[in-house]
Amino acid sequence: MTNAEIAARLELVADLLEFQGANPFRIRAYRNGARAIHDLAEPVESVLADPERHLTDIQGIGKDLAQKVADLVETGRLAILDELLEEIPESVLAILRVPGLGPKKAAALFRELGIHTLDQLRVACETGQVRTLKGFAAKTEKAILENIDIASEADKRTYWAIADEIVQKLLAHFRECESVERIEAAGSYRRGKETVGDLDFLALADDATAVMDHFAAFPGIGKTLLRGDTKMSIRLEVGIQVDLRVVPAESFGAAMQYFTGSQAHNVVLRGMAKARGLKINEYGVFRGDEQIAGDDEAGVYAALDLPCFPPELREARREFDWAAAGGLPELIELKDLCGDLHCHSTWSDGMNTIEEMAAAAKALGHSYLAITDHSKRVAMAGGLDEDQLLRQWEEIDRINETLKGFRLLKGVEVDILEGGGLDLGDDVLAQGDWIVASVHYGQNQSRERITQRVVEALENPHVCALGHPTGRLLNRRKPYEIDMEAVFRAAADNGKLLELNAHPKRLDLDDLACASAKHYGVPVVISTDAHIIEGLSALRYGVLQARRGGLTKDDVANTRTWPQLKKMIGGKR
DNA sequence: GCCGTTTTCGGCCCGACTGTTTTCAGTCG
Repeated sequence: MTNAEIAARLELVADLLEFQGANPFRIRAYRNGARAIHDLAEPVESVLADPERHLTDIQGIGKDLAQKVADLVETGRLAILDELLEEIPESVLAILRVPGLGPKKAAALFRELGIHTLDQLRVACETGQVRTLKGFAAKTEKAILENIDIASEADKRTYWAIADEIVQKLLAHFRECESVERIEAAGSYRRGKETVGDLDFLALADDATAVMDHFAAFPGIGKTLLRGDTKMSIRLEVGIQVDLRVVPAESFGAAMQYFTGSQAHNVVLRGMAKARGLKINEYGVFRGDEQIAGDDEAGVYAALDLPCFPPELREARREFDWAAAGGLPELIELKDLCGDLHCHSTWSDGMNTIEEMAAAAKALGHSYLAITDHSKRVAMAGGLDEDQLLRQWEEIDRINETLKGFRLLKGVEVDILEGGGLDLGDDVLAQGDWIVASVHYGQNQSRERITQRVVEALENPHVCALGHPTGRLLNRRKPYEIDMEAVFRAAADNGKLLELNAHPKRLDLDDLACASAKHYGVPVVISTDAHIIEGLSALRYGVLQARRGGLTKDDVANTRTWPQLKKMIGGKR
């Protein structure tokens, strides 16, 4: 059972307990435990299998949860979940996703009217039954009806790259308002999460009313959800909620800290403040009534003797441990990357010539680019056979002579065949600079079989890196099933690298997988699998996730110059 | 249910906004 599956079960327990009106701190304990397991760098199963280690060593997992998780892994069942589901139909949880309906109101609907589906809820609102309940009235009933359709897509999240476009438009719009002195985007967007739920903006302004009026005039606004003196929320026509807070200058840093989150990070921070007799809120850090920090974000953290965490690290994962141990990792930056190591040209299914790709990479400030067209098995993409590949490499040699301060690497994305083995012979692979091995066919094979094929490829002395390690970039809806722990171990044992293939809408390795790669000592290559020159700029999305995974320049292989990189892979080739 | 410079019990982050109250509960982030 994967960590994500275990975490989902614990989350479900928390949801049902919340609906039941259980002790809120008990509910939070389940949620904390779920998050701790979800964020773990290695499978829970391998911790359980190791007699030297215990689940209770994980922050947030106590004796009770450790036992429950162990039972769950062993038997596939969680007793408390089974008991809860006997009392409460799982479908009630859909009601909790209606904006404005929390556990108390949802429980009242279930208890008093027997409502446990969205359809029943709609009918009850339309027939005026809901307004008869204590705590509900006509306005609530109307709001529920208006929000009921949102519930079904409440979990919808937006890719960071799409959110970024909207954020840039909103920032430009806010800057048109004369009252706005400063405007910043916060929230999960600022933390660089792969997907973003809603957008948060903070404004420093002398006239809050003017800013809100201006906000309300944004083209593409759907409806205003709420508006107070300092806070306003709208929903855009595209379905994304946008929150705005107008804050005073002396509180701007505290507000940035607060609204950047994550919530879990803030809970830890506030706990630490409380232990020191301080109080933190979105207005500042206070000792009694005296404000001791708040105008800038670094000052808020400094008041607690903490470093100003890069937003990407603020997830209550390892960052507080790192700070306590004396320092945060120096996270990789886009400018550290020397080149992309996975792209396609017109020789197979790319849209641009080798020369065009090289020019685009050089314009990005890179010093090398590996051309890795497909091998012959990928016939649909015009994959190259041995002769074609050798001719391409001769061509690359010729082009390289014309390039100054830039080098094209003779590469290939060689297919890991359905029956095992590679699509090109070792004698040819030996002549290349950079060999990436990827699975494209046989993606429906069993987890064991695909893992076996990949591990075998990682043992080939000519292979430098594994492309598409999770298959997420190949097939968003249904990535192939693979035992990543086995892949990490095989890569570490054979001195191979793992690719973080980045694309605006999806990545092969996400932030947690990056953290895992680091845990197992496997260097990551941040590459794009670009088929067109514009695709090369997707490296920034890979960098964001690598930063969230805590990766430094050293953890990423293509921060090295080509001679350094060659040395790094050379030993095993 | 977890945890410990608050240490095996008694805490557990904090405030804005709304709708329903007639002084506050519920929801949200």
